[in-house]
Amino acid sequence: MGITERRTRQKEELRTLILEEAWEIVKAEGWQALSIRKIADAIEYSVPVVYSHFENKEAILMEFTRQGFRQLNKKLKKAMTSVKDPFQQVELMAKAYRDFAFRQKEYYQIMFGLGIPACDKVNEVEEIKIMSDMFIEVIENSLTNGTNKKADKFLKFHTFWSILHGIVSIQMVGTSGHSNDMNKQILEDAVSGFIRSLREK
Amino acid sequence: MGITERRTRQKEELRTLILEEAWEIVKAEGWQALSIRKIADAIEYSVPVVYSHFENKEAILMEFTRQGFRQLNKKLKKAMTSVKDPFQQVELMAKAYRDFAFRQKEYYQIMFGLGIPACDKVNEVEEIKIMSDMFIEVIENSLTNGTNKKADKFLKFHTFWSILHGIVSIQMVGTSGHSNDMNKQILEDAVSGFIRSLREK
DNA sequence: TATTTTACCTAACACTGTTAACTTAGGTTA
DNA sequence: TAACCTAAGTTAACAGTGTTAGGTAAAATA
Repeated sequence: MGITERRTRQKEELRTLILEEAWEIVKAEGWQALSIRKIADAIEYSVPVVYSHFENKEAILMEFTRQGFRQLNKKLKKAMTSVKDPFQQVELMAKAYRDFAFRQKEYYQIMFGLGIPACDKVNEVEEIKIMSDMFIEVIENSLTNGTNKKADKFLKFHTFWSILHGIVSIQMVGTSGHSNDMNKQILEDAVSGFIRSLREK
Repeated sequence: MGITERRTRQKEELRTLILEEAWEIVKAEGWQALSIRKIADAIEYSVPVVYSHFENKEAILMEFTRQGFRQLNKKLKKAMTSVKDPFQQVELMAKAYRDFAFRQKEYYQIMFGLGIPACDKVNEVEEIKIMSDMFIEVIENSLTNGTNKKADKFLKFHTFWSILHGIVSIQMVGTSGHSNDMNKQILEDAVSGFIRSLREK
């Protein structure tokens, strides 16, 4: 009875074809350009065929999210096993993480639902400059009050902002993750570390 | 000639009405539910009237982004002027930032294009657990190798992940912002601060 | 009063995700 | 072989989206 086996094999092949062609579209035109009709066109089948392999569009995106994390995990593992010192492991894994995010932008975007539209908002909204100026001012004052006088205030500002935004957005995406108390502790932990880096070198 | 003045005043009133009603929709149903037709319905005008006040939907979203930053800036300024010590200013501004993000979730989401769909992805994708486990392992090893033995490894992991994600996503949203070199420095700065917090208390 | 401007609406275009209903080809059974 | 059934694949629709062309009617100007 090789017939049913052939059929399930062909079904699987079509499933991977859908994902491959979808990925081609995303690479060429970005996530917002991905539509079921375009996928159907690319695989040379009608639209409902796509739905016979994936419940809905969300399921396709979810599949890419998973693929993304699998690839990221591979890179992290490689970084981790390349050295023995745990501090160095942390450092190399951080670099691997960043590396993955920028080499596989499309993956990282879908993994974290990152701003698909208007990607250069930060450069267009002048109100952001006001915020930056405020932060830079207090950071500058902190540096002159501490012993780390020659640190770059712009660098420190961006570090600070990144930390803040990271904490907020990770907590926002995974709402039910932890208690509100834990979330506040994470902020305090990160901020106290940052403030120390302002105070002393 | 009060006629043209009345007309421009009415135009402005309609503009703010559009924004108000749009905001009502967002608060009630979220960003993905906001459509021009719904806005037109709410203001009791036809669709093209909306377009006579805003070039396109993107322009409406941009207006909310600006509003968001203006409100955030107000809170930051308040935190900043409430104390004199610059280190304490940094700390209070961080808290004000987080506070704004969670009290005004809708604003923060549009300001940073934050994952509008599938908000609890983090909880559904099991691959994320694998990543967490790796990070937690090296963090645990780091803590036992250092002098900060009673630190919470879960807390430290979330702090670390938040820092990483913040750096990546801030840099991704504002692509043309800085040189690649500066971006790498930001990562190194933040990570070295974090590693120190693992090594010593 | 005639003309122009402005305000506004209807209706369309080109898309999107999703699904009901139909056809047709393949394999199974009598 | 003929009749049947199942599953693959189709067309065409529904309901929604952003956006805009073209027409109408009222109001302001000449």
